[in-house]
Amino acid sequence: MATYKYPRPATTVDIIVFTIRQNRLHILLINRGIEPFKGVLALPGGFVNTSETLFAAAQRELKEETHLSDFHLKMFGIFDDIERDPRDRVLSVGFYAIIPSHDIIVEAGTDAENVDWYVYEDLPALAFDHNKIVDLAFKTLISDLENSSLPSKFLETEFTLAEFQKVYEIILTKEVDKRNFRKWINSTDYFVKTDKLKSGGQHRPAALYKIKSSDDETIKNSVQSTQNEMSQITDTSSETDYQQGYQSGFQQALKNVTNFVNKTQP
Amino acid sequence: MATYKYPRPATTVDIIVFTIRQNRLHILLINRGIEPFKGVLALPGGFVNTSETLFAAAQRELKEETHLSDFHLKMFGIFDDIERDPRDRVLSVGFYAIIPSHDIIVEAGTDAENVDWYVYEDLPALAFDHNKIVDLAFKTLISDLENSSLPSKFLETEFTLAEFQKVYEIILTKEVDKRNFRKWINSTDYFVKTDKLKSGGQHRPAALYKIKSSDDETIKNSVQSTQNEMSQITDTSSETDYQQGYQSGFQQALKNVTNFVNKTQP
DNA sequence: CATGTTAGTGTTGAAGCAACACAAACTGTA
DNA sequence: TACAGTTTGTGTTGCTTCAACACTAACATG
Repeated sequence: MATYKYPRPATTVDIIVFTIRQNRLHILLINRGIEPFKGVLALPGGFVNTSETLFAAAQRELKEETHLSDFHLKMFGIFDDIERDPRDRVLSVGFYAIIPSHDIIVEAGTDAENVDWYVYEDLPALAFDHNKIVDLAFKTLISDLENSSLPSKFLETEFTLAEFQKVYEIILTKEVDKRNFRKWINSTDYFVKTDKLKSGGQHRPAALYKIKSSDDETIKNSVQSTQNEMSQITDTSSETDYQQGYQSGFQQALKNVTNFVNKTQP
Repeated sequence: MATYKYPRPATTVDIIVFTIRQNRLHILLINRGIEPFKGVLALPGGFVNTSETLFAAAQRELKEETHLSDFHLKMFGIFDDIERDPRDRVLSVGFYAIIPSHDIIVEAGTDAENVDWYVYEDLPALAFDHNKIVDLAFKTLISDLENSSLPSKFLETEFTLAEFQKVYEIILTKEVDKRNFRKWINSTDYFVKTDKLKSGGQHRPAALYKIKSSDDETIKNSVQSTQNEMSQITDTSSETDYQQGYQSGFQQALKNVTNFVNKTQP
C-alpha cells in the first residue's frame, strides 16, 4: 500500500505494435482477461512503476504480455481524458513498436487471455480510448516514414529494395515509383548495398541492402531508451539526434529552419 | 490523504512562457519559494489534480503563479528521468505558452517568491531538469513557427507585417527577406489585411493584418484545451486539425505524404 | 518643399522532384 | 541449349518551388 498527502492520477503505457503480415499492416491486440472491458480487444500495456522510466515500462509490459523483447519503440503521445478509465483517473503514454515480419512469435501473458494480430484498416471498437491512441500512433508512423531508416525495421537486417519499397506501398496504400524510390534511397545516407544477393528466388537475384551504421546491432537490439522525450523536430536529423544525445539546443534547433529565411549571410 | 494499492509516480506540469521584450525572446521564471531548490530559478508549474486535464492543470498553475490567464498553450513533451525530483518520483509534462508583448503584467503567486522575465539566450542553471525542458520547448517553438499562424500570438490582434517579420527575426536570430516573407504571408491563408492602417508613426503608415478566422476571438481567448495529445504531424494542417477536432485518422494521415509517392493515379 | 525613413512590390536562375520506358539477369522448361 | 517468363536495375525531361536581389511610393518633419 502507498499513501500520499494528495491524490494523484495513475500512469500507464499503451503500446501499438506494428508489423506487416500477408502484405497488410497489422497491429497486436490482446483480449482483456480482467475487468474493466473484460473480453474486449485492447492495446497491450499497463501501469508504470515508480522505479522505471516510461520506456522501461513499455518494454516490460510488452514483454510480459507478448514475450516480445526486440523491437523499435517510440513514444508519441499522452492521453489524459478524465473519464478515459472507469476505475480511476489514469493518464496513458502511447508508444509504438515495429517488429519485423519474420519475428512474430507471440504468446499470451499474465493479463492477457489472448494475443493476436489484427489488420490495421479493419479494427473493431477497442477498450478505453484505444482507438484514438491507435489513430495517433498511425499518424506518427506515417510522418516518421520519410525521414528515417525506420521502415526498414519492418524487415530483416538485410533486405532487397523491392521488399523495402513494398513496405512503403503497404503502409501508405499508394503505388511508389521504382526509380524515384531508388534515387531517394541513394540520396539518403541511411542505407548501403551489401555485396550479397538474395538467393533462392526464381528470377533475377536482387542486391541486399542494410542500414548504414557503424554499429547497427546496437540500434537493432535496443529500444531508444535514452530518448526520454518526444522529439517534435520531425526533420532529417531525428535519427542522429538520438545518437548524439542531449545538445545545447539553441543552435541545434536553428539548423533546419527553411522557408523565407536568408540562406546566405549578408 | 490518499491510499493506493501500488505506489504511483506523481505528475506535474511545467510551463515555458515565451514573450518578446526589447527585441529579445524572454521566458518567465520564478524564484522558488520552497524546497527543494529554494531560491533557485525554475519554471512555473505544479502538481496535476485528479479532476483536471493536463491542459487545465497548466492553465491553473500559470494563473496561480503569475496571474496570467490569456495565452496560447501547447503541450510538447514528457520528462521522466527517475531522479529528476529529489523528493519523489515525478513525471512532468511540458507546455509552452506565448503571450503578446504588450500583455506582460505578472505578479508573484503562492509558490513563487518572485516572478520575472529572463532573456532566453542567457539563462542560468535552473532547478530540476528545467534547462532540458526549456531546450525542448524552444525546439518545438521553432518547428511550429513556419506552418501556423502561431508567431502572431506574440503580437496584438492586429499587427503590421514589419512587426510580424521582426518576431521571426528575433526568434530565429536570422535576417528575413522582406519580399519573400510577404510572399509567404500571401501564400498561406492564415492572415488577412484589414482596411486599417497603423497610425501615429513618423513615416509611411503600414497596413494592419490579423489572423484570418471566422471567430478569431475564440482562438485568442482560449487555450487549445481540446487538443489533448501532442500532434506529431508537423505539417500545414496542424492548425486546422485542432479546429476540426478528432478525425477518422487513416485517410487524414495520408494527406501530406510527399516524396517518391506517385501523385497521379494510375 | 526638400529630406529622411519606412512600406510595399517582380523577376530570374537554380534546385528538387514527379513522370515516364526499356535493357539485363536469372530460372524453369521444352 | 535456347526460349519464355519474370524480376532487377537504370536516366532524362519538364515543371514547380524558392532564394536572391533593388527600386519606387507614402508619409512626417523641419
